[in-house]
Amino acid sequence: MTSSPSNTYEKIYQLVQCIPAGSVATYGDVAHEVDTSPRVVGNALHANPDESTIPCHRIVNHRGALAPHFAFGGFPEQQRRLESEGVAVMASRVDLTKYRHRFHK
DNA sequence: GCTATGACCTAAT
DNA sequence: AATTAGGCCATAG
Repeated sequence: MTSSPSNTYEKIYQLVQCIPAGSVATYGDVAHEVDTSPRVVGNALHANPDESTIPCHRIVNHRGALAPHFAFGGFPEQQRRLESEGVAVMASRVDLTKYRHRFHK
């Protein structure tokens, strides 16, 4: 097969863009889908801070909060975006039990 | 090709 | 509850 070596990031971007509005996903879930480690997922998003193409605000950590290193508008901006899509943010966190998007099933 | 780094995760202290 | 340590994998120098 003619597989490119750097397909990892591509898969991550595809999966992130596949997340519907009003839902969030954790780095670990995405990592499990693309069969890689959560670190690569975070690195992939940071390497491509293209919010116009990749809704990074829908990616949260396993606690339901975005990474403290968010380099765009900061927590307020990110929170505004999530609420704008129908996700309730409480204490800079979202209820993973409610908004956690499932790729499988 | 080895070393260092990173938007993480989990467990132990 | 907060901090430390280890694991993880891909990219950059």
